[in-house]
Amino acid sequence: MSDGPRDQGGEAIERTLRVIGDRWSILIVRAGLRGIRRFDDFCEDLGIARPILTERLRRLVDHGVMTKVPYQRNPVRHEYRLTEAGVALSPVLVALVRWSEDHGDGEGQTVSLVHAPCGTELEQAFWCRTCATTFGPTAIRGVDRRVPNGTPEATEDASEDAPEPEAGH
Amino acid sequence: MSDGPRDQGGEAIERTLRVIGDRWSILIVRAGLRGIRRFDDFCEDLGIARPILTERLRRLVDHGVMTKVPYQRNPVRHEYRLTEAGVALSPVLVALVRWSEDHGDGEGQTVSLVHAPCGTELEQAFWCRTCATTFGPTAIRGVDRRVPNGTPEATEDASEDAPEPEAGH
DNA sequence: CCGAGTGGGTTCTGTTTCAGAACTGTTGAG
DNA sequence: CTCAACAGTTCTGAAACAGAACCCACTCGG
Repeated sequence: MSDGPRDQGGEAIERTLRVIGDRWSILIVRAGLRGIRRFDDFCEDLGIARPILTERLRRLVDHGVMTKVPYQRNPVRHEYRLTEAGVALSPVLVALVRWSEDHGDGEGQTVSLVHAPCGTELEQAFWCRTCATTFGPTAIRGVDRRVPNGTPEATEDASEDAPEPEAGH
Repeated sequence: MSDGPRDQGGEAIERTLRVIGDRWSILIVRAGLRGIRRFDDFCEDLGIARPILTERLRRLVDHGVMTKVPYQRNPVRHEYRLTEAGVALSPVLVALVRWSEDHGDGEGQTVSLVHAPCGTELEQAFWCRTCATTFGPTAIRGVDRRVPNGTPEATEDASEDAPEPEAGH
């Protein structure tokens, strides 16, 4: 029973990591969100080696995260912009930033993400539009789409909000 | 790398990636959320090479994502469980799963994440507790904590009350 | 025409990290 | 004594990464 069908999102995570699961792709996407579009600008902003940037951009284009758009001919030059799928990676970036803010080593902590209109630090929540409520990670369940009558055995262990390292010492 | 003060969370992302920014750490955390605790179980569940698992677990422990708890003596054996900081990585995992669901190549798509009580597919939103509203990625701003008067010049308009990220292109 | 400059890469070299198979060491059970 | 279970460690070779240098198509300035 290595990989059962109740593998709750593991393959999905791996699929995403196959696209952005290296050291640079996420940072490239973030640079794109900040408005960077040109090869040399990515290069300088990120401090990434040029061959690697070439390869990463090609892969992001292949996976539909970015598009290569010519912005002049003579000679033809291209810029790279995020597609809708690329912008849709924002929650990943925000989750990474928030985790660092809340649980990082606290060094060099100078930037926070806030709700632009009011300046409040944002929270990232899971939202159910049916219940019109937000909830935490313990209320998440995985369901197998191949079996429409929701197999209830797929419930998450859910480590009730306090996975205390208590080992009865 | 000459990161200006308007570097909106870049260093924070890098800090997080330094902890979980390799091919396996996120998957280890996910396995931990599913209740896996023992070395060999991680090994079998993930198909990870043992030396790498050793190193990853050590690093996760070092960074406070997991703890090493002895569960027997004679011989002393340990199990690895997520700390609170580890559970707090859930939003990252969910964001990765959701992205794959919405923008992946659509192959082998069998599992969805739902709100456990009602079975609705969950959405991941940014939430402002002051405004009591959810919003998309265009309403996020980065502020520099070293400069308390956060330049209140309005950023792009906020797609208020719309949990779906608007990809303005 | 010539030479320098710009934008977007590719080719070379190392070095660091990853992956896999096999091995070690402790201990209780048979 | 041998075996199996658990939690690793030591080897190896493969891949990814980093940096410097080079290439090519075109522009501009003279």
